Amino acid sequence: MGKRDALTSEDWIKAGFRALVAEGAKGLRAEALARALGISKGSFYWHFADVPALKRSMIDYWYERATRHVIAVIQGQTMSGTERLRLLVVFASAPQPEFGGIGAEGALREWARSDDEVRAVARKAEAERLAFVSDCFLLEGFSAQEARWRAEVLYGCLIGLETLSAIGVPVGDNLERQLDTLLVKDDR
Amino acid sequence: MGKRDALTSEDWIKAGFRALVAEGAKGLRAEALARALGISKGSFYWHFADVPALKRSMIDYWYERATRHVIAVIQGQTMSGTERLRLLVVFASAPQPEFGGIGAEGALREWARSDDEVRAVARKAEAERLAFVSDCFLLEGFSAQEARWRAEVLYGCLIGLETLSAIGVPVGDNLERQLDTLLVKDDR
DNA sequence: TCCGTACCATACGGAAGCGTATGTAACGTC
DNA sequence: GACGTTACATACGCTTCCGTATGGTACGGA
Repeated sequence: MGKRDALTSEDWIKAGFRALVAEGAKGLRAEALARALGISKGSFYWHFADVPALKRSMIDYWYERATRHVIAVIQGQTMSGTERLRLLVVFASAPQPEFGGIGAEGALREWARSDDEVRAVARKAEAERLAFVSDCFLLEGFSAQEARWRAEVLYGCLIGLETLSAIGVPVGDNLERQLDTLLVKDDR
Repeated sequence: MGKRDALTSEDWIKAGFRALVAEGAKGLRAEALARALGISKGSFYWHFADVPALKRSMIDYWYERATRHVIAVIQGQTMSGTERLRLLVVFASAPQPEFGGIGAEGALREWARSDDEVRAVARKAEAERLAFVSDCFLLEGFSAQEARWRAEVLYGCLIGLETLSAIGVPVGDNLERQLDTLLVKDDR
């Protein structure tokens, strides 16, 4: 490759996620990102055709790393449904430095509210995650309907508690207890 | 008052929420709102000092109507904790035309992620709502700790399922079943 | 009917961002 | 050691927004 400390397009993607977490979707500007990286925007337009191109790269990057990769890793192990779910909760609560620390998941979901392309990818990713969680409940012997609604409740709770935490509302470690509750077969 | 069909500041606030739901925080621009209302921005700067002033009016408006008013109405009735919770879920799922239809709650939480003033009000509102939900569980005989974590799980689930729905992921009517589950005293 | 005020239109200067065009320094290569 | 490519820097014209200033118009009161 060229110069010694040349930037890669991945550097710009990571800077994009840092800006997204800090400022929201309105922080994704070529000149602002260049300032944050201490470089000129000429570099940006060498790595990307325009700002929408960076946005597409970001959501593709996120989809591969934060959804498909995680699911593939957990599915590669031999574990029970319960163990998989506990591992998934740990994964989801861990900070991801490549996406600007904590809060990237939430920032991207909120981005999806007002951007059609982002929403399309986010919908696909969330659907795959829900299917994966549902499969874990299936492994524990629940029926298809039971597994599905427990998956929606567990994952929905995961999202909502992260949102509250991001706003600054103190929440306990409710996911473990929620998981325990949802894993009980009570034949209602 | 002056002319016949003169705009009020509340009209601008409602237009602001419609733009917030449709475009996110970046949609809150004086000239864009004026275009949407079919009027010039001279009107905007008559009703508000600047754009931050509109933002402050919007979050105050939301706080009074969507948090304090709702809580006051429900507390004014004589109902059991269970009935209150069911009514609250109905309230939360209903569309609010004054805030631009469905999705205002989520859009405002998104906004809160990247705006300090909005986050401060949102944190206060969410804390009050959580306290109210917790009180409902207390009325049903749960201990303070039990009521608190069940409130966080229920309200978190409410937020998360709304988020998934806004992205376009199909979710069932899980809140009723979730509520049933959380109302069972199982003495774990 | 005259005036004052509420409400809005229009025009302006400045800031910031976008995308393009073009210059340029540092490397790998032969 | 000339040279093409890589990875930027810089400058430009364009657009969009902001906030202000100033002008205009309709209504209500006296």
